Amino acid sequence: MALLRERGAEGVSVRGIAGRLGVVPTAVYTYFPNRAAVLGALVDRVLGQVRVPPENGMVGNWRAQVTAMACALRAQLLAEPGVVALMAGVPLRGPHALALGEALLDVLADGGLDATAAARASYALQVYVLGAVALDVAEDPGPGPLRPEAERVAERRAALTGLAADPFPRTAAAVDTIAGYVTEEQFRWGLDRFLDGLTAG
Amino acid sequence: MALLRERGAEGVSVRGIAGRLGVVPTAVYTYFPNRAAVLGALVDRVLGQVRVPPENGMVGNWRAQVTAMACALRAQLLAEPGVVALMAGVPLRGPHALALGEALLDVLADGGLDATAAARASYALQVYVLGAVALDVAEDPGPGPLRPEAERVAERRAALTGLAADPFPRTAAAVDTIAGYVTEEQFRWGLDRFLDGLTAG
DNA sequence: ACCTGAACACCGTTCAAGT
DNA sequence: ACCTGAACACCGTTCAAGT
Repeated sequence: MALLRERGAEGVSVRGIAGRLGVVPTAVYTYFPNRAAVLGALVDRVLGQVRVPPENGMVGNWRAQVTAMACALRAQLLAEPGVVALMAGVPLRGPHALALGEALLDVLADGGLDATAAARASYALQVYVLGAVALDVAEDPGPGPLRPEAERVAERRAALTGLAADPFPRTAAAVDTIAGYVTEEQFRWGLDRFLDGLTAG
Repeated sequence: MALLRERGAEGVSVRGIAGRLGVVPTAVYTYFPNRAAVLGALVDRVLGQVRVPPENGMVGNWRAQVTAMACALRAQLLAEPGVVALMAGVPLRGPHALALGEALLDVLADGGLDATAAARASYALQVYVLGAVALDVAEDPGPGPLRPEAERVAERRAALTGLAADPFPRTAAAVDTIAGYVTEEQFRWGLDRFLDGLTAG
């Protein structure tokens, strides 16, 4: 975890881990069959640290609960930006990943969805969170923690306003909104539209 | 591109590229400042090959057009699975990425959305596609093309049925649906729910 | 079970030097 | 502008050997 935070996804090397432990690189292979297994364990460990804050007035309000879970997962992944790149390389079937999926199915069942609809909705929600953090992290690569939201928005705005309006007029016209893609507000907006569609159907 | 297809994201090395070109590794640095720039160019190149099939009866039907664009982008990324891991490491601001965003804003504007709503909807759609392919690719890592959908579903079902029903009863009860997460059908289902919510609001 | 040491086949990137 | 060659500081993984 220290290597992941300090040096990013690529910094998590077998040799680096061994070095921190004061051990020879090959000693790591007593505990993991290969580097991919180490990365998989790391991903599930981060997922195990997702904590949904118990907000008031959320009892019985399944929609608020789903939103809180999605935001908590997003927050945790943005807090450990290195894992996001790792998630495209390992199947998400660790115990903590499964526990999060189960918790989501629980809340969706409370919302009155049958088992199939709940599972499909759970899929869409996971996809949405993962995609959102992937886009966020892609904008601010490199090791170290993600910079504050405001900085990332400002950097995006600067990069996008450099665009000539000619080839991409609609993009140029909506620069302010597009710069805010990395924002929790836009994350919630898309989530709300999906939940609207879920309850309307 | 050949290296990406044959050996996956990690296989795209400066030395590997130089080798294919019959040139010394450092010669690559005449054209790209570093490996990250090579990867960024590769990502945008793949995005440039997205082709939305012109289906009948889609003229004036913006919802069908949005769906076709999302499916075309998904299909292209699944056809080059190596790029997906790359997308978490480079900002998506290449010319082809911008052109895709502009095309999406066009269709959404046709749907009657104002500039802000169109941009927000475009964000949610990009996030959804990227998240879906990331989940798909994570299930079938390693180099080479993605195996057929049916095989990936079967493998997921096998991995999930190994679960004891005790710790995760809802997951166990919905195994068939969850095994189908990597399916175009489920991709379309979530997309439809979002579009429902978009038009309802 | 857990660790070492040597070895193999790799990396990205720099720098100075050539044409 | 484009390429070379040498060098530096790294990788993952194997194997045989120890305790």
